[in-house]
Amino acid sequence: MKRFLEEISEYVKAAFAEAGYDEALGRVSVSNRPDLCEYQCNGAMAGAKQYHKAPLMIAQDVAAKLEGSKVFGKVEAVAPGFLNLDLTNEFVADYVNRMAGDEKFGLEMPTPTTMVVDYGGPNVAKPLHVGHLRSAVIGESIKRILRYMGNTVYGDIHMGDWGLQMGLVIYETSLRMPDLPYFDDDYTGEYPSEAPFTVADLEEIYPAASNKSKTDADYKAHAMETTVKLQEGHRGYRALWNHMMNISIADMKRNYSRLDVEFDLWNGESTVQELIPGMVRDMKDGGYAYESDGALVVDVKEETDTKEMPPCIIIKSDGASLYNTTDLATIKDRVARYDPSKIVYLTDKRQDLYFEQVFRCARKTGLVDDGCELIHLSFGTVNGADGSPYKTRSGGVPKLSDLIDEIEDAMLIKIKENTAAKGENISDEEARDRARKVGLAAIKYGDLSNQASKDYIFDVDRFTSFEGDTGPYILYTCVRINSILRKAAEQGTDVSACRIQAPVNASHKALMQAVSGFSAEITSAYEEYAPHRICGYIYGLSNAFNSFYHENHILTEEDAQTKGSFLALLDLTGKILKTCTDMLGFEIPERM
RNA sequence: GUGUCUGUAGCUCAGCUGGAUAGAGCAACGGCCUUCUAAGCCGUGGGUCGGGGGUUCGAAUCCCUUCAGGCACGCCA
Repeated sequence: MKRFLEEISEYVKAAFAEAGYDEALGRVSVSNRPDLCEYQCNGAMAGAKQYHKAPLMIAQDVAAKLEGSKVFGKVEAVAPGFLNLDLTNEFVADYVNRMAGDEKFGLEMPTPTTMVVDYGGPNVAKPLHVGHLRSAVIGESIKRILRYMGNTVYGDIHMGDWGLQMGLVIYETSLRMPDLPYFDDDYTGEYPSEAPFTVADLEEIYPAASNKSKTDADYKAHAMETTVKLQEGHRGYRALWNHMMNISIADMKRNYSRLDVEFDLWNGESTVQELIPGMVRDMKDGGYAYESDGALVVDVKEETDTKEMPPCIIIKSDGASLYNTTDLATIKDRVARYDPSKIVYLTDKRQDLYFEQVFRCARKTGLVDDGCELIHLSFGTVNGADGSPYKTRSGGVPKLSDLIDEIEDAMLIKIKENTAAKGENISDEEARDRARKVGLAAIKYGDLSNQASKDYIFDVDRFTSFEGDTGPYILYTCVRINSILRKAAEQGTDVSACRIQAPVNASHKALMQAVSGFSAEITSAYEEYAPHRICGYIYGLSNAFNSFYHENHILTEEDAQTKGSFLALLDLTGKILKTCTDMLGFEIPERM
């Protein structure tokens, strides 16, 4: 089914054509002067020059052709050449009814393909922190949006598990516990099944090692050497590495599940290490890679570049692979396994140049062909109230789990206050469950409602105040709708048998019109990889519903047909909100 | 230095391929709970869209320039 505005535009386009003008001028948009009309067409002004005619006259010609239309209740040509349009109640109701009868609410689906979304990107042996929030939240939403559009999508966490940080932790451990068998090169027996450290240990070991390496060149050299040995397959280091992986992954799963983020693939840099030698050989043989200052690099400059474009380093001068190497090998791996039409990366925007290099290198060396689009979606920083990167009170980098705790705790207090005020008696368990769901909506909506590419301010007070344009407001609206539908069912009304009738008043019509925007908004969210479009849409939809709710008493409506019509519209609104919140990545509680 | 992103109300943000009087939320002020959840609804006040040029019938939106801030710029990820 066509998008709402497209369908309306067709009638206006036909009128333009009938009046002797280019039908392309007939594009209709939502009015930006709701006091004057519901929809508008500006084509007459755009066509004035082309036809050497006053825009108002063109608009009048077109308006005349639309007289008596079943679609438009009002058609006005207004100076300097606007075409102001109101729709008939019947047309709006008919469209919304057709939406209700369609599984995807009339969405036009693209030809499905396979895609990979690379997000999360946590580093093994390092705790998840604020910086990992956006990649997880935005990536999860993008993945769900791509999926809703019918594509097969693999979400890959892409762990940082093969770089210098692994060498740092291993080397530091060797200094602290030199007697462990992992460091005895003559050891040939089985290694212990128990790890010599815990998550908490790792969280202390890594920063300690990292700090030492920054001030102690000799220490850093050893850590780098350890990294190379690990990558070359040192038996003891690999065993220790396995321990780190197991411990870290368990911890990551705990954290991501709190965010309702689920990965299909738990791959990392190490997953593709076996592909590296062959890939590097191919790059050399193909004449792409050459030695420069001891490192192996591929030039990625292009004629049209106006900026400096450093080469892509494939192998460091010490022989170790690095981020670039594994990312390129990962592309090769994904193409071989999934043959995706797109690989979408979510990282912060400081990596813009880096990904441009990698993508160019992948194309130039033939790792991907034109059938696979490489997309880097970069996002801004999470800032504190002062506008600089979010910090803990003591100035450290906040852990992701602390951040979630903070929101959930604040939400729990609020939930308890509210239920107490309403005289509702709920168990502690129930309160926690609601706090978790509402808190998650607060965090995710707070993030996703901003344009991803911009920095945003993570303001706990604002997010937990949940008034206005917030996740909790959206949830509240959903809960209201569900509550009414539940009561209607208890009264014995079969909503599925009800049909949406022509609107009976302004707020009723406005709600239908808000509903009708679904396809257009979801389509642009999909094409632009823009979850914030969905947020904007459901905020407007929620406002329209709440206005309607206040002006119409649904359950006590006496006219049975009108009541059924109200309920059917509520049902559709609720389903759309559910679909959208699913795409954003949070769920709706029963009550709140 | 080069490149890149950002600059819209006191604060946090929208503004779709240029269109009429630039919109929300928070904060401020004023109304609305005997009825489906007041985490709501209705209303008031608040902006030379960083500055300056240009293109256009028409610019927050496109082009140029300038100011301010962020970030990146070969062996970290």
